[in-house]
Amino acid sequence: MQEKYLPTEIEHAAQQKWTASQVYRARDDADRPKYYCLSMFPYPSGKLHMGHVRNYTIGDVLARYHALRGFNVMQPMGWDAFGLPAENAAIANNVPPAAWTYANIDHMRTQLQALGFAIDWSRELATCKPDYYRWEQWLFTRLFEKGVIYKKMATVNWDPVDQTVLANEQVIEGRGWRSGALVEKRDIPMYFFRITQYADELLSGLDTLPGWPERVKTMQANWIGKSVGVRFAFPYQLDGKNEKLWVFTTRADTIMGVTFCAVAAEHPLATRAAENNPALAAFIAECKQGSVAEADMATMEKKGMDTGFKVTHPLTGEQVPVWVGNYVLMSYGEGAVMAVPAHDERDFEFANAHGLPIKQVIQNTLVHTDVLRAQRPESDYPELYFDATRWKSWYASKSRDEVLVFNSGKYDWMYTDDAVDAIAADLAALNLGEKKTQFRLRDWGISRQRYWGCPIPIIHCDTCGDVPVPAEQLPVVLPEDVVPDGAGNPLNKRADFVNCACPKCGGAARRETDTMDTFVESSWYYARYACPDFEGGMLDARANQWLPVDQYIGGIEHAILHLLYARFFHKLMRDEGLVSSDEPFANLLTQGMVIADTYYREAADGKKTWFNPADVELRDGNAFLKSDGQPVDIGGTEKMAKSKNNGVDPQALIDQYGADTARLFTMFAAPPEQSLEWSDAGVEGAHRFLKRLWKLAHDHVQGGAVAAFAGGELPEAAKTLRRQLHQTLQKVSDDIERRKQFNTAIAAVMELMNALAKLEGDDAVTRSVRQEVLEAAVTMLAPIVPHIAEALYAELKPGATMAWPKVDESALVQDEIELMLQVNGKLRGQIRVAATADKAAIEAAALASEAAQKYLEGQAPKKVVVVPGRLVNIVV
RNA sequence: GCCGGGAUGGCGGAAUCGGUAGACGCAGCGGAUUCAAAAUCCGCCGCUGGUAACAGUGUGGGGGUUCGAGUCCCCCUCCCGGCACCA
Repeated sequence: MQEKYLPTEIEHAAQQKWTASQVYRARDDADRPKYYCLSMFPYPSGKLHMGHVRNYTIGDVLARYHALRGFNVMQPMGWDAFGLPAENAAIANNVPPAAWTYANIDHMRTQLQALGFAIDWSRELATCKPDYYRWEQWLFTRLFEKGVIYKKMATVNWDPVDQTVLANEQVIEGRGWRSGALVEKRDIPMYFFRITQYADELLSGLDTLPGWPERVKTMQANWIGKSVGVRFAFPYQLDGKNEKLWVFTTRADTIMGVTFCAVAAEHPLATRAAENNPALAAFIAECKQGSVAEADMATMEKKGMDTGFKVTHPLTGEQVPVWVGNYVLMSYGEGAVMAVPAHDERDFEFANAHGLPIKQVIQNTLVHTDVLRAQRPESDYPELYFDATRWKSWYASKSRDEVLVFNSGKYDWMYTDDAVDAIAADLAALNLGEKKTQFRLRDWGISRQRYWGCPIPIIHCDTCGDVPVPAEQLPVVLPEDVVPDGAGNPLNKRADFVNCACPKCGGAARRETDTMDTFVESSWYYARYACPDFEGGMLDARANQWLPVDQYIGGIEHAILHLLYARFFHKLMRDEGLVSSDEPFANLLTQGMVIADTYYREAADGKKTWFNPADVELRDGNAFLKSDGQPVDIGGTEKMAKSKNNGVDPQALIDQYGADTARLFTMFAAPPEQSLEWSDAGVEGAHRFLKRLWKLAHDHVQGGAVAAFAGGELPEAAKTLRRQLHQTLQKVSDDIERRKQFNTAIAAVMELMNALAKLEGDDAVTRSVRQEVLEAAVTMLAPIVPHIAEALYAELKPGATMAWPKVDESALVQDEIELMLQVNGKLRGQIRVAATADKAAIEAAALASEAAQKYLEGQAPKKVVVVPGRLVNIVV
């Protein structure tokens, strides 16, 4: 056995062995239980980043652990290959996105292989290949014919200089990233998936996913945002015709407190009002500037302007003014809201800003009669009384059964829920409204005015309209020799792509040049891995054999969009008869972000240049660029991303220390679900541990062959070590399988190795215990550091196959245990008692102890709390 | 702004069901080995006071529940993720 740990050599050898024997090939025909372990596939951005290493190591640990436990494991890998960065690279380097993407895939595949992941490479797929996206196009045409996909107008960011649609990411402080022009909102036709039709099922389905983190399910539930409310109308007359302004509210109980209505700038009523009102037209134009991102909309200053129109309150008959408000979203509900400034924070701010009346219609139950008011005068109980200046503290602290409706005529002194029902019934009787379930979730717009994406399989014919491409004409192949220039979609300039014959009438027609949102590709790839070679359709029977995915692993940043779309797509495929399950992912692990410091310099025009942490030097809390020694500004600690140039290249780590050290360090530095703040320190420690492990095994193997301990009496030290081994085995199994917390599993094995190094003696029985400990420790570490484990196991037990060790219950038995002794909750000492001692015996031992005598000072204890196996607390 | 999460020594983190706060590792300090260094090995290591034994104090801040709170409840601060065209 080699005395020194040489990672490069053993990693090479191990990887060659695994490749030659195809051990990681998932068998479609195995009779062992299946375990489908899937990590979110990477976008081929160029090279692996730390987030990839973390993600795929977590997946690999779980895959390898289950393989050692006897499962038929499938761990596939592929490429989420369409997307915006390829176009940006194309513009910057004058290379076609296709060529750039394929080169990146080749490089990153090599990097993944160097990390020694137990991946079944025979199932590799790339979403930009026609044999993948043709089935996406096929499903699109099916869904289009079913009406699940439809076309409507939608608002996008428009760059008036570059004459192009911008992604939200390309809008920086309201301006186009390349042109610097003020961005405008523009309405264009787009295709939509009717995801709202599945809103209820997507919500209730969350309850069938015990293997998902609560926080992800909460986020999805809030995103879907089911609310029961009332949709009703304010009637009005315009141009001699009777019209209705529809609104939706979850707080119909406050309807008598309405003092105005607010509509979105895009609302038809606003447009109509602006016709004869230049000031209003200018205001609406101003509202249409800026990005469409909700975060921008929500944080901007609340502005509004009176339209001059009045509508009629449906229950009081009062005239209510209609305002345009930039905080009202056209895309949510009706694009119009009733405003109750007394009981809604945004309405309250708006009313104060524009001098609109505020009418209180909710009263606290504790002061709602004269008698109760007398008992709790406002001077002593200000918090119970409504006051516009402390609106928030009064209202926010109330739950629905603490308040009553008042100032509201016939609805006075009703509880709010009863008032909603009564008001809804009265509005229904007037034919002006009804109870309605509303979702925050909007239909999924998938049209992108981009080149590097999956072509939407629609042909536009002047005679026949929008015609889906017939199945036999699929795929609509995207030409791969295109170099975009940043001004619009280059497909529009490709006559050979655009011009075609209408499949229905045969006449001259135009092909759709929009491509699909890349989230569409990533919504079904997990199913295609089961049958990547199937040419007869989207999926075959193997999909049901492998699905659902047993363990899905990916970044927390995908908690809502990707995971919701994938769940939605699974239901679409189910309803097409392609899969039989309802949910795609049985268990989900959302790894935290890998974050790092950001550094930048700001130019005079406000443009920021970002510098990589590797190129920056820190001195006394200030940062300097290594190349010129000049200071740079320190930004926040953020998710490693190209846009902030704060990624740390894992390749250097692998080159210097080997893949096992990189894997060990990423698993040891933080628990998977927490964000991992990158620092170079600590890598050395992980490497040191592997060297120590190697040396321990080496020194033992040098002593000659020995069989693992198989029973009998042991000296005390060996017996204690053996107990620790089996405790460790229990803990590591639990940490990996149930807790999915690998840092503590590693720590436990480190402790075991520290204890092993202290075990003395070279007699046969001690050596047999050492053999048992080493074999088990190497196996426990194998999922995390597979290369060194492979090499050491071959030395320890030549020719044998690794399998997860079994816990020896008899090794765990202990005669005496130690309990903590507290007096009044403060730790004052320890006592030793027999493991079998009952409460009375423990209490007696505690009271008799020296520490208890000292702190009791002769007083009789009031109470003694005994927590079995843990502690005794004497209360004086 | 809204939704979700987080904050524990100089640093990363541990404490799994309300029961020994700081496991394991990094950095640091002391020692052994060495001509010397690296590597390795042994020991110390929250803070304050004390030679020490020990005492007090300590989990972002404020309050509460409990025999007992890092953990549960209420309020607040800061940081991170998402917000529908980054992936």
